[in-house]
Amino acid sequence: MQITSKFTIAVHIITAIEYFKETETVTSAFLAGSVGANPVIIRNVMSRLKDAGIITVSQGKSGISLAKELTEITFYDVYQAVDCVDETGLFHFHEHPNISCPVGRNIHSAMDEKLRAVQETMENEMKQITIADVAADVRRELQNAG
Amino acid sequence: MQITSKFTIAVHIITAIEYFKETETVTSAFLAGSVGANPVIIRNVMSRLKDAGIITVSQGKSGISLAKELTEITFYDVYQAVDCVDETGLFHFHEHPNISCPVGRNIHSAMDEKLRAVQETMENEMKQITIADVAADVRRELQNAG
DNA sequence: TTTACTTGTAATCAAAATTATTACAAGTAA
DNA sequence: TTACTTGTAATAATTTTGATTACAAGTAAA
Repeated sequence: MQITSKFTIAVHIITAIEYFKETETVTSAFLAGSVGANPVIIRNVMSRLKDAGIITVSQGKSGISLAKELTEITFYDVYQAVDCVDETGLFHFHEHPNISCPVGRNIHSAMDEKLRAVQETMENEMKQITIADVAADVRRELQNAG
Repeated sequence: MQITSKFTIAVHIITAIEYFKETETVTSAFLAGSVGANPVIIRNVMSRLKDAGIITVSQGKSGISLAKELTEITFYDVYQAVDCVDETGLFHFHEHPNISCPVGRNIHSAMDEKLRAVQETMENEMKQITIADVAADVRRELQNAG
């Protein structure tokens, strides 16, 4: 299956917080309108981003703001913040290989290191991309559209 | 979420077909016993591997055999064969961004290229790993275990 | 210090995806 | 022919995701 949309929602949120910081009071309800999802989903994602030190949130009429520069927030940071992949890894291993079979007994450990390498390669690539790159592209497209 | 266990099941199957080719008649029922999954699951995976030209299957009492050397079968070949990731990609994009919002209207295209790059990096890494590597590790572990 | 608005979170529900299972048609080697 | 296998449809069970309601609790501003 796919990596949860909480990841793209989180990137969307961060981009929007930056984009609207001067002109709007950014709240979970406002972001829910932009993302097209339920405010509670947004709040849950916000909560994770807050725990990760990416955004600053407080109750009341304050609004939400960034805790870091966009250039300092990588895809990997966001991906980790919203728990896209848990400790069991990117690949779902079949859970009942037969341990009385020589292949079944060893297939998991024979694959683990390799699957981890694949995941790590992907994660390293995610460290190369920042939300600033996304924000720049959003502005570029707005410019192109006139 | 995670990449479907059909991938690890497929790798398990291919490894087992090679491992038992001299000593057992390898059938979907036999493989189901080793994998610890329903024979129909195994047959569906087999069907995909057959379509991809990785294994040879025929009905009757024939058994299953490999159509390629293990060194010629990469993780990527298997991953493609069993359709781990469809044409919408590895990342699930939230489906209703608000097009009347400047961020919502452009976030998808601003991210698409970047997400594709991440996916491609992962897939390229999968092209570097073959089932022969897995089979070698399985045999090594069996040796170490005495 | 109220007030009005917001976040945090639990609980419940709906929808989607994954995996399991049953059933049986059809093919093939012996 | 026979005995066994694959191919596949149909259905169900399980798990995961995402949506929604409800409300307690926090905070800025009047």
